[in-house]
Amino acid sequence: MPEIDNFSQERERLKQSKLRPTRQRMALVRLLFGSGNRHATPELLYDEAKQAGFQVSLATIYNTLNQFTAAGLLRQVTLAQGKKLFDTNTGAHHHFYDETSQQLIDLPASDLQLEALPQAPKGKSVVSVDIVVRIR
Amino acid sequence: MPEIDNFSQERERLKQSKLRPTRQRMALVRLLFGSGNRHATPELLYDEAKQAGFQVSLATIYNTLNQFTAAGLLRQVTLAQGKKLFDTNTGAHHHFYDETSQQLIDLPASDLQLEALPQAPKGKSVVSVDIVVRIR
DNA sequence: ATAGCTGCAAATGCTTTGCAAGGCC
DNA sequence: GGCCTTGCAAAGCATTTGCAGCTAT
Repeated sequence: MPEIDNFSQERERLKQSKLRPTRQRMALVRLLFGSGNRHATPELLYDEAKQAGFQVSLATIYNTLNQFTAAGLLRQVTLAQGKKLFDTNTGAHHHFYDETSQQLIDLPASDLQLEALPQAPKGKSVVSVDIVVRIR
Repeated sequence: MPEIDNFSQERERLKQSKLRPTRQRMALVRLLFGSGNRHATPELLYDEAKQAGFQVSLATIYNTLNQFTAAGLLRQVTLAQGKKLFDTNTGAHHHFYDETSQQLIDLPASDLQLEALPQAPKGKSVVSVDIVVRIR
């Protein structure tokens, strides 16, 4: 039997990141982490929240996603186009980007190994390697 | 002895791309291709053109860079940030992105081999593989 | 009580576009 | 001459910010 919906999981996740469990943040946590890893744009979450009956302003979604990213809950994915995209999968992995559907698909890091990390210029160190495999 | 500066090389390159050799386009071709491969933002080219005594409006730079890209003279590099970046090197290669200086550095494709190309989802084919090695 | 959040609207910053004037073939 | 290009200013977008009012602890 299901528990009463008091957002206990969402509260817990926020508490661990030292963020106050407000109504808006709990709604976003549920949309983002409620069912496995996913990718989302602020605009998409805005529509989803509205449909799910959660009331959250777009500005708050932007601010919240940035906070979540700073807290390590999300990772920002870089795809140009001038739009922000957030990924709930913060572990090592890369992406397929389908140019036709404009969809981003996760690709386990194990499926795409580099033969060797390139040598960083002297005095510099490698922060990360981002790989996007564009498909059509 | 140097030839009279009639922009013959720039004209030639434009002619091959079926673009009319206007004053503005010749100036941009020279700035972009005058001395080896390079990366540039519209804003940077705007400043450079002004300093070099070429008069080109920013809107024209945007339009022209987009035309050059469509014509295959340039490649657009994807780095999020909401800014456009163009690369005169249209061949196979990847990039270092220095987060400190916000500079992009070319990385020959041969310096960074993938062990295997991942399998594209059925019905799809791989268009390109973009790799950005972030350094700091 | 009070430090932190939220929502709105306005502000930002980059890029594109409409259109009249000018340039190239 | 006629079509293409340019430049300006205005329009467009996505994202951020200022600030008054609300909320969690």
